[in-house]
Amino acid sequence: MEAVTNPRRERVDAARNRAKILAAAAEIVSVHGVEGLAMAEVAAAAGVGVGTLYRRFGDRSGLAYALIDEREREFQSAFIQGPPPLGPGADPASRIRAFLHALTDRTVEQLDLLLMAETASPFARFGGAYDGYHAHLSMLIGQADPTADAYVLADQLLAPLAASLLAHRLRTCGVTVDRVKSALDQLLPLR
Amino acid sequence: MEAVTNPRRERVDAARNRAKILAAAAEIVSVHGVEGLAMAEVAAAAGVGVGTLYRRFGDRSGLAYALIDEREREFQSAFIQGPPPLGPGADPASRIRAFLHALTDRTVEQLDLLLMAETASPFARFGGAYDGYHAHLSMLIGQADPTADAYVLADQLLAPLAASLLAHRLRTCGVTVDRVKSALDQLLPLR
DNA sequence: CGATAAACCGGAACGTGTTCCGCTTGCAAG
DNA sequence: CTTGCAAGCGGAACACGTTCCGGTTTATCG
Repeated sequence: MEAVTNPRRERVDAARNRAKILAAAAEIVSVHGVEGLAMAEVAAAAGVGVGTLYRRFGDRSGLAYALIDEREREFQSAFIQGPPPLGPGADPASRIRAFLHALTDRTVEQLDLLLMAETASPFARFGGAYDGYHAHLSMLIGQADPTADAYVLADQLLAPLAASLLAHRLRTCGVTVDRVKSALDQLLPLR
Repeated sequence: MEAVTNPRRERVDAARNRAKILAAAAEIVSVHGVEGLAMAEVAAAAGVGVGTLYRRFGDRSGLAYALIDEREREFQSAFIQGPPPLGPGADPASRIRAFLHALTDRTVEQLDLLLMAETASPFARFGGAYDGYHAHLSMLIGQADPTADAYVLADQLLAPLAASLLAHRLRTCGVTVDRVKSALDQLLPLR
């Protein structure tokens, strides 16, 4: 029998380059911050051409998302299959609250990268992690209140957690994370 | 007596150029859409150098805001001093609802320009029109419910009306404006 | 009216994200 | 091992926003 691995696997040189690029990008971010993350710089540091970056990651925000991805997976599995109140087991209202609080923390944690990714292409987040958040939250809303328009309501609860808004309030207006969270609670009449 | 006009008036050539630039920009947008609004194009069409655009409008998003500005003034005066329920006279809860609905319409109306301005510099809206919206809304919230954290709550009610989110839902997901508005109402337990 | 300073002007130059294309390499089939 | 070719590669070329600066125009004051 023929050894059927995945139909189309990434070539080994391609995989090696992806790793080199991600390592170089992470290094640059940790030293020079997100502003220092220029495509030509990353390419040079990784020892590849810029074309290679674009084939692998699409564009600048794609590279940022790849950098974010690892922690993203952890977060997703926490609210899908982790322990309550974030994961299954608690009542819907508690899970909604726990989810929004956790997402706030998670966004603040990688604020700079998210901000850059969001700015570079405002729709990138939709279709990426955003859709997962949205699906999860609208499911919970539907459980908590079957009469609500869960689909749009989920959008509107997620919107205040956009990186650009959080960055502005936290950094320019001196609002604390706890205050953001408790205001979020006031927005939640769902029971 | 000396004719004291404003201490520092715009020079006549500068005013003429501003008008030419705005006319050219409006023309370009109406023909080629917002994507066609390139700084060099506008400069050429207006018969000025690019440097002149930057002195007048700061950057690309500044030009977009100037294009938006006229309608913006109308809207601001409508909710500050116009007839109720948008203007003064109605109860706070009604004014909040009317304001959010009107802002939705107003955003949808110039969605492309707002989207561009927002994308070019995510903080531009803060400090521009956004602060006016925020001040107005947090005042109304304070009247409706003195125990609420009006400041942050106002942010969170404004966030779902970001141009990027509206554009995504309206254009990619087939959600209607009316549905957005009625979901907004579900978010308003304030009375 | 003439002089002076501040404001303004144009467009070349620059930085950075993105695309393009001819060459090379890994991989599998014969 | 040879061969065919899809996938990958590098970096020059390109697009476009932004900055810079030497020359010009406008407004004001004597």
